[in-house]
Amino acid sequence: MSSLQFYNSLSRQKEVFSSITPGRVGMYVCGPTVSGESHLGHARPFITFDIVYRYLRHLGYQVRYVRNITDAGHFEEEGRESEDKISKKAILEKLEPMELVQKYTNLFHWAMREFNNIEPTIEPTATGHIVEQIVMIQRIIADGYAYEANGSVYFDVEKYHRDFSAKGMQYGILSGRILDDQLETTRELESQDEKRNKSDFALWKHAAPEHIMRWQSPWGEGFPGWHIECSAMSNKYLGAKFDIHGGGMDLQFPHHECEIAQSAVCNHQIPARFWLHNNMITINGRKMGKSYNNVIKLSELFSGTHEILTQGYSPMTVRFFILQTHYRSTLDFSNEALQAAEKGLRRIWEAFTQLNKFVIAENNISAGDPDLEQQCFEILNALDDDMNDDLNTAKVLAGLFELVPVINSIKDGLIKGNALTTATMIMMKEKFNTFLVDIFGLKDEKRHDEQKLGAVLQLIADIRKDARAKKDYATSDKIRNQLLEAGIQLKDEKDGAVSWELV
RNA sequence: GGUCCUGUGGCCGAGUGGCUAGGCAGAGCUCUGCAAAAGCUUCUACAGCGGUUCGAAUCCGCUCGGGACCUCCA
Repeated sequence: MSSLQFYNSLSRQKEVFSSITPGRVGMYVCGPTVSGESHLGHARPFITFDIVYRYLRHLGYQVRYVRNITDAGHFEEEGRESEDKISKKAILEKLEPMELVQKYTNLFHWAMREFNNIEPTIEPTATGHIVEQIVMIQRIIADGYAYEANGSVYFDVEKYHRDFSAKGMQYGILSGRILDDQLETTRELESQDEKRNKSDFALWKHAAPEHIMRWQSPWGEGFPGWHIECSAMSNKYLGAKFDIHGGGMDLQFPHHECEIAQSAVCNHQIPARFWLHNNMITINGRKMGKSYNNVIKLSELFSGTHEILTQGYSPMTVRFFILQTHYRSTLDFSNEALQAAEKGLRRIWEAFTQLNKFVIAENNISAGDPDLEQQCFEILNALDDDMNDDLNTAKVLAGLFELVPVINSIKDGLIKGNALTTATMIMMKEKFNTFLVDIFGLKDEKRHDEQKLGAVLQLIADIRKDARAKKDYATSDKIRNQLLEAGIQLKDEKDGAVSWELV
């Protein structure tokens, strides 16, 4: 079997994965900014890295998965005007940032549960690590790579670049950006603010009087810059050098580039070995974003209450939709594509459910159909290799889909029970369970009350069966048609059994 | 303007130079009282133009189209 390979954004090629500490993996993924409700775009990285997490665990690694909550910064509630400059409002009337942050954090966690994402092992908040960030900034100032200006602190990118290029940590190493070009275009633009160069970025920002989130610091009251939180928290929980750093491609620059610079100054090395970036979700070919006014919130996506949507899509449908594309490709959203995913998921899930119901014959060591046996065996064996190849979940699913007709044919008696060996049948069961449930994190979305419904439907199906036996098709069709109108579809199986599904 | 990515059949999407990806939709057939489901078959494409090669969707060049980042962003 092949070994796991990841495409490393840092080296711009696939590399065989190995962890720094044998058997253990440290992974940091940039989490959400909780100043608003999570949207479809957020689904991609957190599902993608949930797969990474699940797969590494499947491979036997003990993983420390750190995913932050960005709850500090320049916050305003959506649709709400900035807070009054000097508010005379009573405290309960004022916008309380932590209340806002809590609300959206709760919504984010709700969405993550809906997607069946496993919680990270540590979920640190930026506001909970102000001290660590201040200490790190002080360190950078002490080393001469940051300067204070009017209560704000900026990272001196030009100086950093000059000194660290020789050490192989030039500014731009991750994004491929060339600093000199940026400086050239910058000089003409003559920035009025306190920065020495336009490419300098804030480590700490002075809080204007109207700013509602603020902390005491050696430079006065203010709040941390965006990039420093991830450096401080990853360093605290994963150390100066950890295995995997993940996030969306849009974070590659400037966010991750700046993280590298900050950590390089403090720890003299690039903080992570593997940099994994998932691509964007687009709508009609355009990235989802506030500026494009095409954001679908997750609650809207599930319920179908957005003008772009013709219907709601369940969390598992969305998850499956995302898995059908490689994580480094852009994924274009459309109703047609989601509907296709919904049907595809149903098809593979029904086959999977059926497979688990099979009673596998024991001690069948000679395949009744050697060709089919060989074919299935090859498909099953390729699954791990595809997954190891930079997490090609799309290809794994394609492989599983190829086995669906085999499962259905066995069920319908079109393929004899002894066609495949016991070993292959067991392997098929194992692989479906491993990939679909353990690694891909898919789950049955049928609710518990549907089980009670099942008992009722069984009774109705029995009555209808009697009617059919008497060739009373008027009654049997009436039952079926009216149930269909109620959204329940009966299906007469070949063996005389009746199955049903909600449509 | 700079730095990259990308262009695959009606739609979505894998594709490591040579072998039918897969899903959805459509068509035909089989099974079935009918339907649904299922099975089988079919539709077999790689933006365009050159080049490298015995052989290219896959490598190189050019042209055209689309997108991302350079500002908060998953």
